[in-house]
Amino acid sequence: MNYNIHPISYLNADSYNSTAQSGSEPHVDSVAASVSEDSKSGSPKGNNNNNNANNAHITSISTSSTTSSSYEFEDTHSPTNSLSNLNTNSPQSSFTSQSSGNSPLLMDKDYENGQANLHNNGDHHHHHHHHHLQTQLGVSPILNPITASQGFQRQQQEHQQGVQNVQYSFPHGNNKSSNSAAANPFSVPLFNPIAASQSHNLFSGNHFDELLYNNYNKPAPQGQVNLHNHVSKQVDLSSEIPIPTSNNNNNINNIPESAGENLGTSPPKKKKIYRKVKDEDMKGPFNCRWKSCTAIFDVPEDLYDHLCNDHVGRKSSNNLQLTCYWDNCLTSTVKRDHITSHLRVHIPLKPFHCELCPKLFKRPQDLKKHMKIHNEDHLRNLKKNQKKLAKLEQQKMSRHQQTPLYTQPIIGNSMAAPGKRKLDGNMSMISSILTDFNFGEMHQDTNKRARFDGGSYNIDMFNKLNSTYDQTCHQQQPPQQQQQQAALHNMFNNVPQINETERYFYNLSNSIDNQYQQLLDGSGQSAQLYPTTSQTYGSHPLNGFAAPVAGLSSGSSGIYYPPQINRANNYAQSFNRVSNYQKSADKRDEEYEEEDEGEESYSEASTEDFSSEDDEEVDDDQLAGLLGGLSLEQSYDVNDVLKHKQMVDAVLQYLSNIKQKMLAEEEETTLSSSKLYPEIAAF
DNA sequence: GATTGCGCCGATCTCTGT
DNA sequence: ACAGAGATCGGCGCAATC
Repeated sequence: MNYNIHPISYLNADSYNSTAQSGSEPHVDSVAASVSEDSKSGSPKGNNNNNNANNAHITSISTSSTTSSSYEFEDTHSPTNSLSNLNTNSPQSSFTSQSSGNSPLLMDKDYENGQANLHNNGDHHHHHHHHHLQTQLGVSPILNPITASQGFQRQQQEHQQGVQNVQYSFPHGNNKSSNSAAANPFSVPLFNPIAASQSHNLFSGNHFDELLYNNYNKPAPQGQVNLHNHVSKQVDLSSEIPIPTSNNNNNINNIPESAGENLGTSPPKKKKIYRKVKDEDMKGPFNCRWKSCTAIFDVPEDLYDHLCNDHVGRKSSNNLQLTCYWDNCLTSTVKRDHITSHLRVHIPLKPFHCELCPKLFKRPQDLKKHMKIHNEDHLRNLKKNQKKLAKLEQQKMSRHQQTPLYTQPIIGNSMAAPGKRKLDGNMSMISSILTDFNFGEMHQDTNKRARFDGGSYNIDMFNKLNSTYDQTCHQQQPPQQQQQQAALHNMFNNVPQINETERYFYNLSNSIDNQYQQLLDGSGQSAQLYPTTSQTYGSHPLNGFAAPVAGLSSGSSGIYYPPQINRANNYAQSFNRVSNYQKSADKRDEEYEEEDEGEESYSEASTEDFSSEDDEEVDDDQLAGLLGGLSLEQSYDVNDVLKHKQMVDAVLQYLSNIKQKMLAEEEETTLSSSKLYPEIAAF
């Protein structure tokens, strides 16, 4: 088992600090890169592998800075350029069989030395795109490194002080019999000032310390260069392997492998180093750091394709390379998919996106394992919600059997004993709801209700109800009950008016029920709570990298984000405050735990939740935390939904009562009339 | 039918963050 | 200490080839 993870190999090359001095870097010689599983195992099929090394050569690497180089691409969009085309069911294959992507920023400095054969004539998998690269030199060396370098092996042949030239040979791809320079005698001189400079820096200073740190305990691959071997049957062992200096052997991790052996002691177990991919790591360009490869890509997907196709290769192409040469990682595996999986260590590529939270993952297994977290959370929340639902049902039963619902407290002092709450809280709430929803003047201006038409429980309704609730709770001087009663009675003049209002709130009540049930089901359908309006969808918290979602196709932008809303933004913008349902999921879980432990009734818990919020503004960190912790199932408080259900039901109950009262009055009038009439008739 | 290459996937180990 | 994430490795199935 090899856990040699280069700590900085996660980073893009831009993160390196150049500590190299032009005259101090160790000599870089050649490496025969062709070591395959076959050659190691002695398989007959491995015989051809030596050709790779012999065919390729790198004359030199230029360390001169050509920072003025400018790159201009012709459009080379390929299927994999669009993340939407990633086969997320088979990410590996998607990366390895659909490659070509954007043109890497390869610059041909010495293009007259050889013209790249830009057409892949052997690889049926991919690379049929022409990548045109224009440099300021006025010549457009056309090079698709993925195509041209298919199966390429490189060997540095000479080292010149100051300026080095890079030259690649590109044997053809999959054709086993043509895997030779003689059969494919083209070579492409390349120059990438950035990559060259970085490669230059790889072997100096602190970076070298880290290289040793991560590799001292790594067994050298067979036929490959051991850090401290200087003889190989294939390789000039000084090649690309940094020569340790006396200055960088201080760290125990720099102890060479041979040191422990010589002492007869087992070397200390090397420690894995993990580094999370940060936002800055997602910024291109992305340099290939495989040996002295100079390819640069603007998206990590293409870099991964490049690594899998050009450097790892395939056995069927006689160019399989199971040792990782990314920054001399030298991690060796026994299977191709293992090395390709390992390569993700070096690339800030997380194409697997959780649909329930903003998290991204490198491997499908990682996502799958992560999903268990949501399932467990769901089960835990389901259990809690079921308890709440049972309480709610119990309350509903008691309401229907005992007292009119509108007398049940919706708001009030949660510390007050049940049954002792003031009714003016409910009446005030009912009045506020009907007023805020403009039902009092619905016959005058129905346009004001347009936004909430149909009684659908959507994000607008969600916010509206919260707003109404808050306004009612924060009324400095709640109107007297008699005044509210009078206002309410004046709101409706006839039964049809009440019926229309009833229909509206009846639909709303059912809509809330449906949404709530979906919440309990945990089927992810809770997204329906927030319809797909332009207002309700905020920017993705991980802006800057388009992550496809497994199993979902992308839109025209090639970017799919799960139906999440930026609740913090929306609500803060709408109501200029932050409510507690914007808290992170973790905090919310804690609150649930506390609620479960306590003996509070549902209504008490829910009302207190909303009564105790403050008006402080959310800062950036808080907002970032909120965004990072939001998920469909956890981002909003189910208590809000239940509270809204209570509010609406209270309105319905009130409407039912006043309608019955109104009907009773009419009936009384009718009866009295009918009574009067027969009496008259009796005359 | 046997072999081989390849990729998917689960198990497991290791490390990080709280 | 624990949960979650990152990384590695072996088993298995499928397709192509012999």
